[in-house]
Amino acid sequence: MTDNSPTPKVRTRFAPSPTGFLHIGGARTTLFNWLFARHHKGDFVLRIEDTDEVRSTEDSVTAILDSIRWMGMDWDEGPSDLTQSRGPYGPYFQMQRLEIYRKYLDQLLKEGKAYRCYCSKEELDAMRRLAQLEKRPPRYDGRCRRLTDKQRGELETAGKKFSVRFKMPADGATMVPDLIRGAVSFENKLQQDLVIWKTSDGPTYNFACVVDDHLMEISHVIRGDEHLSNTPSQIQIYEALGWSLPRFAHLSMIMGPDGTKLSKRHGATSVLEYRDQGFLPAALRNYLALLGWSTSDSQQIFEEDELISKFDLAGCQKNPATFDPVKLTWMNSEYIRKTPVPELLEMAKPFFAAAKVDTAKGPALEKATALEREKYKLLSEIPGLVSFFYQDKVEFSQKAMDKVLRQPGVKDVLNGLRDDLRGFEPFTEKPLEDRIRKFCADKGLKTGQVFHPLRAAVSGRTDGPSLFAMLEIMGREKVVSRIESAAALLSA
RNA sequence: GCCCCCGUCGUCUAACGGCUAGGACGCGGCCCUUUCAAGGCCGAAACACGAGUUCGAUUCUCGUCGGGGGCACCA
Repeated sequence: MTDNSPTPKVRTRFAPSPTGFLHIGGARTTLFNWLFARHHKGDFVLRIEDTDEVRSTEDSVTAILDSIRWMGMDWDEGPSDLTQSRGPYGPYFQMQRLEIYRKYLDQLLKEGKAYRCYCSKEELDAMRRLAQLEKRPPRYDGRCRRLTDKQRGELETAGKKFSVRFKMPADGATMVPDLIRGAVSFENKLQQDLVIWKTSDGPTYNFACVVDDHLMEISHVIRGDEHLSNTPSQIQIYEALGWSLPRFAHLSMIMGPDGTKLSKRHGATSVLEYRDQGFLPAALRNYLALLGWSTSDSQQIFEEDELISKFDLAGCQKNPATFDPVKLTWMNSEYIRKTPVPELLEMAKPFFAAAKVDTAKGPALEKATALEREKYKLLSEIPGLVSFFYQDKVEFSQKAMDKVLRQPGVKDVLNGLRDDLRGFEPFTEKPLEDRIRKFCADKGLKTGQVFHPLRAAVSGRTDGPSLFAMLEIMGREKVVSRIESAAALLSA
């Protein structure tokens, strides 16, 4: 940490394994890496760690990239042959870099810093079980490290498959300098000779990760806390290869409401699910930024680009944070409120399509939507809250029916209003209010005795937008005919 | 079991030895108001515990307890 070498260009990366969707934790890691890179005018690279051939899927790659793009983040580079299919730049794929890893594997082997291990899966399992039984730590005992050339030759000629293990130092300790936690030290004798090359002929995570982070000139490795205990092993590999270390920053985890690692049990964890529920990307970004990071004044809402200008590692929290969907939802409503209506409608399009609201049959959608903007918490709620403008006949809520319309005298009020408004001009907010207040006064009614039935008659609801603005937007014809239908309904 | 990390209102957090421990979500009340929201004001709500160090500890040290993560030919 006390390093006097000139600070290199900031380059961060997000390196997901494509074995599922991008979840909230991964999204937060991506965000922090992205914010940090953008803040420092550096690069952010995406690297797909697809060396687990069994679990990696193309669908996961697509979902992860879609998620990152939806959240409004971008990445900077990738192999040119993927530029077309992945646009604007392709991420790196580790499976396309096998020759690179092989080169450094050979170097370690040649220098005697790694060795071939001929133990089979079964033998290793047996060793682990025995260790457990004898209450020893379940570590590889290093038996293949001590093989003589003769023994090795015999195993080779017998065609025995092998993996490659890295020689961990037997004593001393490895210190992990961490920008968030300070120096964390691990005893070497507790580390085992980890496999860096699989029998199936490919690198393992800890090896490929080190090679790539070095070759890609990553300056800051910002990743989840679960990787902290991998770091001493990785540091040993850096040193064996003669490479200098990147800076490390391990982010605290994100917990579910019950205090355990956030997972499917806790509800929606995939970024795409939040999109589908009607959250705005900017709101999710803002909320996630505050999960483990804060400014010294505890600022909550950040303007466009303000997260980038204010983000720093120093504001990162050491202790884990609990994900709170309620606060996220509040933040989303804040963002909805400050989004211009045309933009809001653009974002809400898929939800209108799903709700099958025929917006041709009524007032301009923009006007209708603007009326209740302070009420929307999710984009998905918008169609349901404006739909009454567009229905052929009003759907009355139970409450509107029982608490308002089916009250004594309401029918007369509605009939009176119908007559009063039938030829009224101009049918705009202020004149309407004056006229209807006069109507109340003339009939000796309290405003509430008129306003509530009127609202229920034309909208079917007991809650809703400002009454007179709503009438104006709905238009005289529709208002009068709806009052009439409601009155008729009460006569029946 | 072993290793590592963490511990301020229910939740996200501010505080970098000295203030009535501040803000935000949520919750309660009041105001505004034709309803529902939004908005404004007010309120309840926290330094895990025990020893030290110090004139003084939420802050530094140690221990206890509690929570989390890691101990794969998965990443």
